[in-house]
Amino acid sequence: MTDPVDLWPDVRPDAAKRLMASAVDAFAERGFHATTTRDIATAAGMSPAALYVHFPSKAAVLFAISRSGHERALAMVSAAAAGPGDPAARVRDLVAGFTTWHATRHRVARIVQYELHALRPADFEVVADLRRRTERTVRDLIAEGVADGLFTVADIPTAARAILSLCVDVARWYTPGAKPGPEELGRRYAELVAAMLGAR
Amino acid sequence: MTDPVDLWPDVRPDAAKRLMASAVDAFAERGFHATTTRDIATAAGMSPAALYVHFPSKAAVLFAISRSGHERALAMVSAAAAGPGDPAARVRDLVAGFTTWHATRHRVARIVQYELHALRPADFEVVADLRRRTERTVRDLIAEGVADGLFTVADIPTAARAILSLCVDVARWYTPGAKPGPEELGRRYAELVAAMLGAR
DNA sequence: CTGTGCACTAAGCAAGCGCTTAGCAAGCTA
DNA sequence: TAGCTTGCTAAGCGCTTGCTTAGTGCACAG
Repeated sequence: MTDPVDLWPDVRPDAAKRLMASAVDAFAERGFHATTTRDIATAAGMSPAALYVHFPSKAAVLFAISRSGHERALAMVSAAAAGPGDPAARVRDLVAGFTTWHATRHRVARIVQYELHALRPADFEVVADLRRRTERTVRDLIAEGVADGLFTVADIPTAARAILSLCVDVARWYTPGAKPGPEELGRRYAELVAAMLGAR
Repeated sequence: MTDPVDLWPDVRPDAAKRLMASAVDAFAERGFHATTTRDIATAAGMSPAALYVHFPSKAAVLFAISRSGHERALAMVSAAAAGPGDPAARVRDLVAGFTTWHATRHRVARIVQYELHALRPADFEVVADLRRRTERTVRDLIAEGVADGLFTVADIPTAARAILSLCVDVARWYTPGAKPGPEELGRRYAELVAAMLGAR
């Protein structure tokens, strides 16, 4: 498993990265509002005030984590949707990849999916746009498969919702060491989704 | 839609019910930790101290809401699983009912599903038991269908997880007035799940 | 009419919160 | 070496938090 600090290669200096990493742990475990700036700073081995050297506020730390997480999720989904193979194969890749991401990165994913309400309105708008693009990508891919006669599903928006739900909800219940592991879980979910869409 | 106050017919006096109802609104919208006891009390038309006449703490209010929500959810799932018809028909009823419940009662459901971490350890154990029983009920029903040769799904625990994920996640994204409405959404999700399980 | 208990309020306490201020050591530039 | 910048800490400010205390109004039993 990748070290959380490696998630943000462009964040400088290193102390800012360590603060973000300990904020991910705390936000994912206890939630944004139950986490104090002292928790974050001391877990990163610094005094409480050190956080404000690198971030203007606690909310800014959340936004930095949430935005980068949303960007990576969208990039992954887009890549799978634009990949090789027919729409059925691409749906499998997308579901497997998105599911695996929510399992391996479940701490970041939990913040991405369940701490939206804690974002400031302006910050929320930024990630809401990324979310809309993610959902549209999935809907368009299913529509393509339906148009090609590969899927028999009737209600495309509802099917897209269901697929995203399946993947997203993994962040809620997944714990390290759960069986099946992230990759195998992704494969099995991809099969379930293929059946759900009535893939031939 | 049922008035939230009618959710707890046995809670007395009426002021305690109103406090629980305004707590549901606040917890669902902003989360437990971002809600103050003053928010709850004033939204119920009382002074801050009135909450402590009926509940020993803010955490006790959360527990009362979460427990009754879990009990109702389990009752509904159990009734569907023990209902008439073959396992395939019962899975459809279960998914339709559970989905509809998460849509119509999405505020309570949001607390039930996403505020577990805010419960005190002893309170968490109580609801964790109800959750385990819910999950086992779904798993047993699928296993019955597989044994009867009605489903072709290979991995039963993963399939049960996927089904619960689909229903539970509705509480995250559903907003009043969304299309399709709660009942129709339930029906469509039941169809998707039937296909997912490879129902004949 | 009096006494009792229930539901409630006004006021406020101790603790913890996000964040600020003032200052210091180390490293770089000229 | 002087002066500036960067990254950090010690101390603490103003405010909000969950919850408590003391007391009030009122329904109702005797």
